[in-house]
Amino acid sequence: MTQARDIASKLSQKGYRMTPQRLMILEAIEGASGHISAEEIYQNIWKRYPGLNISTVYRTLELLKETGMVTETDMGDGCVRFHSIGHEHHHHLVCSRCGKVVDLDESMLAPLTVMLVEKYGFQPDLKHLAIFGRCKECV
Amino acid sequence: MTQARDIASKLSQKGYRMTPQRLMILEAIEGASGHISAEEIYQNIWKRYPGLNISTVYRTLELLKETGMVTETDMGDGCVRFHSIGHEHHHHLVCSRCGKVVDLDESMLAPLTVMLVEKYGFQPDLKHLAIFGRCKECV
DNA sequence: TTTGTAATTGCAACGAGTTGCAATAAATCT
DNA sequence: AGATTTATTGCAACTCGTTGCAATTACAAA
Repeated sequence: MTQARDIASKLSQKGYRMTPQRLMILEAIEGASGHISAEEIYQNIWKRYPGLNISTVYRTLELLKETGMVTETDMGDGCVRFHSIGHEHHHHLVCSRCGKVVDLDESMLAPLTVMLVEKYGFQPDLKHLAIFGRCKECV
Repeated sequence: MTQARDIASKLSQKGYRMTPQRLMILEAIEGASGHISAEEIYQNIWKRYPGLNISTVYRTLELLKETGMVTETDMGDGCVRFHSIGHEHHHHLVCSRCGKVVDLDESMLAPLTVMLVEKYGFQPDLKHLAIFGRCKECV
């Protein structure tokens, strides 16, 4: 919750305005244990504040993505999910047959990152990546 | 065009039925120089055959993906694009600021693939991948 | 504290893609 | 060839997410 206000002040410094909607959205993301979808954020807040519009949630998430405050991952379950940075970065191996998700440590992608930067001058955004494929059981 | 019939017969062998719609969709993908979107396939065919429904295009693409006949890539431009295998596999570095797309050779991801298989027993589907980030100019 | 103004919101309409279901038709069998 | 079976299609309604625009409101300046 303190982190939410922390991010809020960073946004203010960047010239963005702090609205009650944005603060509630930040708190909802912070309060979520792990990944959370836009719809979940919306439902969560709507209980207390039915005035909120879902498009505000999407626009706020877009803003937080751009400023690097949250990361987005498509887990292949029909909706994109978000989580705040602060938790360490990690990646996911998503089985496209059984849907199982295995976590992959960030360090595993370090060689790839180095190669892209050195050979292509390209700085990849690999804060939170989902790689699809087949897991051990579903070969 | 011959390739389209070739894929068609492979589908038949797998127990799927060959319909005029599917054949037209296959030809449209084959005829496209590179990537093509579902909407483009639909427009393309609709000129000659207005009976076609867009959901048939999506369902056929889903089928072709499952059977490995086409690959799908989200190029970050608002719609997913497809292209037939047959062209060699390749990947894309998509700049999330300026939108520029740089091609990345398949071999560049070989070490990653090997590592995922060896350490996690996970067979990644890296036939066609888009990695987002910042290009040389947009650092 | 009041005023000015640009960022933000809510709304409603839209775009890409999916899904349930009844009608159709491709492949198989006789 | 005609009947049978069941995959496939078209349709319409739906979901997730985006966008244009008028109304609102956070913040800065007076």
